[in-house]
Amino acid sequence: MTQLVQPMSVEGSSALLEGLNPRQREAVLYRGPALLIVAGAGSGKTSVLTRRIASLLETREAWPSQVLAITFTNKAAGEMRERVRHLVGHAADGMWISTFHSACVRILRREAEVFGYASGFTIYDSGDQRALLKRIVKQYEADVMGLSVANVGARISKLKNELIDAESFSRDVNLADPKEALFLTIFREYTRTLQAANAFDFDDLIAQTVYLFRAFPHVAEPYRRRFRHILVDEYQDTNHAQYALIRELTKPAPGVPAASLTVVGDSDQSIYAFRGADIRNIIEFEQDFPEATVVLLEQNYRSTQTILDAANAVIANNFDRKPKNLFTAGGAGDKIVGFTGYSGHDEAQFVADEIEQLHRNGMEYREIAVFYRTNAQTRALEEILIRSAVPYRILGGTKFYERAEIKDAMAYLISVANPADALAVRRILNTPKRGIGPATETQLANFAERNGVTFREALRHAAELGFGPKVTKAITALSDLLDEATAMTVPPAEGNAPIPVFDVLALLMQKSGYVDALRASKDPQDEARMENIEELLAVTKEFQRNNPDGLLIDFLTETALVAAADELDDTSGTVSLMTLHTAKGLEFRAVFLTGIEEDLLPHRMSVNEPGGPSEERRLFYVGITRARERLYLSLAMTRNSYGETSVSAPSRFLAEIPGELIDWRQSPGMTGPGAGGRAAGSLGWSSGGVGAGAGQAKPKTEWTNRVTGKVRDNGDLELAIGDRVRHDDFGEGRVQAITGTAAKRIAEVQFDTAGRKRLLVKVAPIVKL
DNA sequence: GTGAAGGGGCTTTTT
DNA sequence: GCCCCTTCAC
Repeated sequence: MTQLVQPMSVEGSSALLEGLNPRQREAVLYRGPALLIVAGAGSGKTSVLTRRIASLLETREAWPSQVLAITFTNKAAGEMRERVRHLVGHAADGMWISTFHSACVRILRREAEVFGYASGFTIYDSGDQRALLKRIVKQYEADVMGLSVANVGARISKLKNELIDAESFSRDVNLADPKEALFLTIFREYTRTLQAANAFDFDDLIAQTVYLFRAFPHVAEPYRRRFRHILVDEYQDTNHAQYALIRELTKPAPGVPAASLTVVGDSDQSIYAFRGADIRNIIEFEQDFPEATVVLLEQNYRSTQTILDAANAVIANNFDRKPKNLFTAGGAGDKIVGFTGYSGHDEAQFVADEIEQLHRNGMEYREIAVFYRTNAQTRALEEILIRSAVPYRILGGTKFYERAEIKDAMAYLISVANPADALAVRRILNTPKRGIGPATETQLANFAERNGVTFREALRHAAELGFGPKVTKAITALSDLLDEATAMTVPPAEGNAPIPVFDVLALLMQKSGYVDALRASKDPQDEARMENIEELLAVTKEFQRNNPDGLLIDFLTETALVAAADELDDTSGTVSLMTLHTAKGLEFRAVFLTGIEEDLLPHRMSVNEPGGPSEERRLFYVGITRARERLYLSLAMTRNSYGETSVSAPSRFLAEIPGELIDWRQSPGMTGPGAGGRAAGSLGWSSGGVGAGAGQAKPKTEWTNRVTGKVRDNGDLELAIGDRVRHDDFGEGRVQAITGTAAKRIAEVQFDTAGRKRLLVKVAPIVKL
């Protein structure tokens, strides 16, 4: 529904303010150098931000090109652009609405030459960073000093987020400590290698942009002139480098006053301190920007009062916060449903059953989400959801772009786009197998080092290095293929469309023999890998459709910066599974918070960190406040980790929710605050189900802890309506309906004791009687 | 140089 | 429980 925007009077009586409460109106209309909008969960901040932008355009206070809006994910950016477009039409197209990382890439691609990089630089993800560090750590045998790839990587990341590069670190480091000295060496080597590869890691994207602006004011100046209105969402999760970037952009340029800055945030939702987010950025905003005005949004438009009461009660236990209380004009809604499973599988079965129940009552699968603290928890959930034929989708986790075959294919593209990137070229050197082993690779690397050329260039000199004819031929063929692909990617002349990325990738995959190797393989997994390559080819097609003038480098940029939440597809018709971190900024009609146990939430690793438990509590708070109508809290008495079963205890956070808000279908039998936290044993667990039973009669649960994780295959078991079946866990029942075909055939079975279930015939542990 | 088999270590969360 | 790395035979 398109909304006609009328000219706004100074008091602001335009359509833009329709339906807004007084606080929200103030946030839209306030004009000044700095505005902090403290936006509680579900308080309509996106509405406020988009209307604020629209209002600036409408009153001619800003051109579209003068607006820079920063969001946390690309998906959020896309949504914001959509909503602004709804309000102001295509004026929205001229604005920069993007994530910190995307905005910085855009700047760096334009300005890279100024400080010694080429515009086609590669963006290294955490996997690339790890691969590179692995090589360096090995080279210096740093692991014997206790410097692991993981902790070196984390430390470098932390330093970069603090804008401390290798050289400034070297000024402060205590060189008498050999471990510190070695760390410095690695940090330097890592920096040098990235530079030589014409590559930036994630942290560099921000930090290098700051360095660029500081070192070259004439580069920063056009951006300072251009962006007159800067808006930053999720400000509580910005780190120091991002903060510095904002400061750089809001400096006055000659003859131009400082840009106006609007930040939106909620310190109760700060969950990224582990990644360098500095909560002080928001807490000290008023000191940083002395003329700042603060607007507080507390009215919630998302959740029922019951859900908000739970959220308020939990977060109130964080002592160092400004008091804030979410409230709604909507009703109390349903009680929160609690469930304690005997095992992770039992818990998962509860989730699956409740999802089916919701679905039967008319809720779409896509309106339901399941959250968890760690990615490892997905396994049990997946097993049960598959069996129960619940359509689901996991966001994040082992991401598409992290799969080996996809990284291989991308490495081919990167080798073309950025020939300086030795990491990419080395990755494809012997992928698929061409008989080029580590010895040959080292020789090529040495040649490159000796002659001061890139690894890519060294390939061209294979004939001079005295390799055998087979090896030489293999190297030359690869080199020629890369040249052929490179020739396809030269930017087209004005008015001509570029050669589609699809064609470049297809050529590389064909002529390199990559797809042939997968097709010829006997490994059944390679069939799936082949499908993934085809999927990637489809992605390139899609990219070209959306960006007819998009070049290879644009494709690589886009794929390098996809975030977990970006994968969310509102039309998918599936239940969404994700970590609590990924859930930030999203909302669902029904939310399942699983694994609410000590050592999981709060996570064991966080308990002894300063600020750890508070951050975990905020994470719980974020999870609770994602739910609009229905909230489920579940946990398990035992959980498998490392292949071993261990006893778990209810999370301390559970006791912080007033008991009357929760309807326990099966209670953990908490004895009060502090029931959790104890190590093991059966402490804190009651011996049986306490079912308060507001819902339907609780089926017997003796079977539940016997749910096994075995994958089976019933092949083409034929079932018809009326057949009796026996299920390993649910006992005997009668088939009520059959839907779907082949591998997706689903049987609806009314079990004698366990209720009605949907089962995926192929994998369900059933036999026909 | 390649592939199979066995041992060690690990998991917090992510742009 | 699984992944990754090392080791060993061909």
